[in-house]
Amino acid sequence: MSQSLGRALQILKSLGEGERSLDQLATELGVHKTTVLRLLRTMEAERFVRRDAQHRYRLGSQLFALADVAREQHVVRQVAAPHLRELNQKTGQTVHLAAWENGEVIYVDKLDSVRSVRMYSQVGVPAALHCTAVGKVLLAAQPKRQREAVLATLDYKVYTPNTITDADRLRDELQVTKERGWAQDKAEHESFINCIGAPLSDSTGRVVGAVSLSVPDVLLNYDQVLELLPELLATAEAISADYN
Amino acid sequence: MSQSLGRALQILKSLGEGERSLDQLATELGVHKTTVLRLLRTMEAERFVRRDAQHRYRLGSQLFALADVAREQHVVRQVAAPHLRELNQKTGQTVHLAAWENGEVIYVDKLDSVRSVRMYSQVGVPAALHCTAVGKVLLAAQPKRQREAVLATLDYKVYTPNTITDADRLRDELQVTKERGWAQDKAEHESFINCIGAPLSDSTGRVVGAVSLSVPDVLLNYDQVLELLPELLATAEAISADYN
DNA sequence: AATGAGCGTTGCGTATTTTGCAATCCCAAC
DNA sequence: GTTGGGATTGCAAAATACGCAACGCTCATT
Repeated sequence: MSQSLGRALQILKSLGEGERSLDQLATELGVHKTTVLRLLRTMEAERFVRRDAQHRYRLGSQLFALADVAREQHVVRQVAAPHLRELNQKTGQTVHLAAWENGEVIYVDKLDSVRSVRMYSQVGVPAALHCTAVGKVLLAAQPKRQREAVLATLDYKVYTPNTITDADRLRDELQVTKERGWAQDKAEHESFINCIGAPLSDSTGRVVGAVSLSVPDVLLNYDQVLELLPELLATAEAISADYN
Repeated sequence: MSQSLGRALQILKSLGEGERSLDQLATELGVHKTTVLRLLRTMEAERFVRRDAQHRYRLGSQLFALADVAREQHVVRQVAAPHLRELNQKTGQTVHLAAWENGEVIYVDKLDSVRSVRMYSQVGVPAALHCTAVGKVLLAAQPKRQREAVLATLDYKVYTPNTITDADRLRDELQVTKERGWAQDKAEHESFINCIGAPLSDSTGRVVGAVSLSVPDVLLNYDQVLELLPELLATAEAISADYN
């Protein structure tokens, strides 16, 4: 594994949180300024970062170009997009699309509620596995080995009083999820927000992603959210069907 | 300048053009497979790239997250966005926002024509300096040293019969551009597309970006495009005013 | 089922590359 | 003009990345 590259990627992620000065970055990484400077220079040359007149660094425009492509390259996202929009319009609720990527569950697309209630999730960022509908769906779909490995290493961070906090309870929950074909999140990640999620499969039956609906309980209580289940499952079906 | 990082960035750019296999990448870079593999692995660990079941590599979701931020961090873009939308709606034509970045002119934002006539430009990608309205505007605004340096090293690639192909003619054109305060592109970059562009200045008068309108001549001939000039200049004014 | 081709992957020694230090430079403020 | 903070460069030491060659894996072909 490449050290300098690793550091460079850390720099990019740090710049993602806001602009930084040279030795701000050096301090964060715990390396010498010189090192950071040279990494920044190579990235600047390729427009991955840019530097303003006061020598503050920000992300560069090359990332725009790549990111747009990255989105399009996400096959799941491409296929799912129109169906998600439909689901979003029909229900008026926040819709998430997530995919299993490298041992994590990543939000790949998000359509906000028409009521524009703020939600913490963000496209490109990993979802918690033990307390989100998409996380449960995708974790439940993993082969046993992998699933158990994850169960053993999860940190079971407590987000709300409802958060599942140990491997045994989560294992049971995944079992249920798998059997009935959809997952719930009863205010386990964000208080006052309930979610339901369903898996997307390719033609071989392999699960390639998950869709979810998130509804703040000021709008609908949990039972009312369950009434949206048919819509959700229909959407998941439709996407899976399109996905050849 | 960091070699391994440089190669990694090349890989990312290459993946931007489509998915690649390991030694496809190795061949492109002219290095050993092993080298590429390790770079890919570090990038995969940070989700800058991902790998499907058939070991083909694509851009990863970390880029989504970063790029969204990068866009927001572009101050010019942030300030300009609403004004661009207005200009786009009023004129119905394609609007571009570009900024000077590291010796190049980069498209930072783009709003398509309502007629959705295809244009080649893409956000995050450099614009040609000698044959685009934004290129001329921003080049004309550079200090003389820099401007002459660029004039001397440009490749004056010929895109259409109207493309300016030598430094002397371009120098004259820049002079005109600077004096009248806006630039034209009479089918110099794409045949049948005329553009006009105007500079954006901060409070000190320093030019920080450029806006342009692009119109295919099946819609409007050049003189009709000139009738949009007041709108364009008003937009540029408004953005500059907002940009404190 | 056996063979082989085409990839991806790993261990390892070498040498290139990267790193941190210290000195220098630049610019801005006093 | 001087001072100070930050950026920058040259250099030598050392860690790191590199390519090689061997190994493994998967898939297709016989």
